[in-house]
Amino acid sequence: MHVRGVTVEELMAQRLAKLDQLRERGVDPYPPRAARSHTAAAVTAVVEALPEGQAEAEGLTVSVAGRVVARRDMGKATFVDLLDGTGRIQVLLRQNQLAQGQYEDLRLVDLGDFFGASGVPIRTRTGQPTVAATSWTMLAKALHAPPEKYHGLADAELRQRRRYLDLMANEETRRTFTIRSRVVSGIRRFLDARGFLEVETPVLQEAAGGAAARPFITHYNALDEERFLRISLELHLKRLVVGGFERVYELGRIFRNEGLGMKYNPEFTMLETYEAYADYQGVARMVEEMVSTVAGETLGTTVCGFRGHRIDLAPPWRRVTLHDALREYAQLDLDQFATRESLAAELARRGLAFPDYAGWGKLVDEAMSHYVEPNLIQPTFLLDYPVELSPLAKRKPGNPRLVERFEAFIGGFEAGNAYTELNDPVDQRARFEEQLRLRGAGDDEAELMDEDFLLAIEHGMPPTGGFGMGIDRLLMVLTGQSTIREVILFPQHKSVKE
RNA sequence: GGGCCCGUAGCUCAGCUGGAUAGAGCAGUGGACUUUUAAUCCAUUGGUCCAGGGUUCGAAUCCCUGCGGGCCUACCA
Repeated sequence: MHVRGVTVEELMAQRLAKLDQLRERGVDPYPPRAARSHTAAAVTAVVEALPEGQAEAEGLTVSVAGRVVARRDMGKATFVDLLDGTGRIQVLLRQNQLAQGQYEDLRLVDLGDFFGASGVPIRTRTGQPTVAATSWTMLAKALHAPPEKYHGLADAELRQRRRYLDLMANEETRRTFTIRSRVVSGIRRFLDARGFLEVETPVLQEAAGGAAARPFITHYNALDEERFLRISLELHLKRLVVGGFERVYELGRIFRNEGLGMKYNPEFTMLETYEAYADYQGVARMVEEMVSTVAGETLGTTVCGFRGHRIDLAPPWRRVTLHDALREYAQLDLDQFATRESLAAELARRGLAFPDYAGWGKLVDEAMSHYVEPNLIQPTFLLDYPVELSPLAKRKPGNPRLVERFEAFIGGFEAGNAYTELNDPVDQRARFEEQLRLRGAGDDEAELMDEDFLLAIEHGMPPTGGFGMGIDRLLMVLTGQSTIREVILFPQHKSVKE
């Protein structure tokens, strides 16, 4: 961002001068209210409903309001395009249709101003729905010009830091965030209709658990204690299942102290659901139904274009075990590399890098990320993960090295994660202890022992299926945006230094 | 974190093998035009060429450092 040049101040001074001129004429440039009878869409509908050959909604007077986004001065007639929440509407102002002086005062109207006009809906010679104005009012004077009318605002940083400019200039941005809002409310409707209870749990926590990630740390002055911003919703939601809430969900912001990237923003919106008496297979059926239903409601289709791919979210989604996927995409048979040492040697032979502290499970994860994940373009449930990677998931009957877990992949990246929850408090304690051992070995993302959570499940937790999904990533697919920053209104940026 | 690229008017961009007063379109200002819609036409204002150093007779242009951004890449959803 640069220092304001002289010209910005000159442009602003011109607008301030117009402000004064309006006041001199007894006009309040910031009136407290505006009488709007019709939106842009409503006027368009009126005009389109006119019978063939009739160009004017005779006897009807409408009032519209919006931001001036274009202006075409024709001498004794001027066209002004207004943008409101429903779209654009054209206003035609003619000298002989306005009160004395009102036409001349249009010179005090600039692009970016909020402007109201009353008149008759007409169809122009070219068929454009238009309000033929008999009066106009200033609703709010803008002191800065809006972005360039044809190219709009292209600079990605400006678009994100000053999203209001992006929204006023780019229809695509308005569409993306409208979809975002509707997807979130659609998810709530879907879950509410299935008897889920929406709850809120603490953002400030004494220990941040439930996921493998570094937390943000903050200080609580009143107690003179450290607090951590949550990195997942899981451990509190399970406490509620212990308490007898059989179906709960939370849709909220979580925070991970990590880098920025195409798929990463340090704060993002997570959905987690917990359902007593369900297992991960039942959760998978719910997830594919939820995502396809919400896509259908918001987009009108389950088919999305994403990074050049055509993705169909309609169920059933493909199901494949992690073992089979590695055989398919990596020609790697985990049964032949059942020890940490043999698998490490094989991956090293293939040229994959991994940290020294990586156990067998972490190595499997590395292989999966490298060979399998990029290939999972169509929605896919990858099933049955190594127990080492899943300290909160229940073991698979008959195979204690695996847990009942899936990750959902769409468009080549992970969009969701679910498991049959571990409700055996003795096994859970042992898993936490193993995590502590990993932490000691250098894995600073390993889970911390959470005695309060253990105490909760020691009181008995029913068999439960749990699920988590990054809403932002889902929205990337649904809106066709290739970076997470384009689906977050105000993504994180380095601070601006003056 | 590593590699590559970018930063010029309020906005979108040219100019960059060093050469004199830095350009265009849009926006603004003045003028013509009563159905235009990226309106058109005539005239015109506007620049710490990201910042700071350096090389040079001369730097928007070359070099270094910093700041900001983009793409690729490694790790976290």
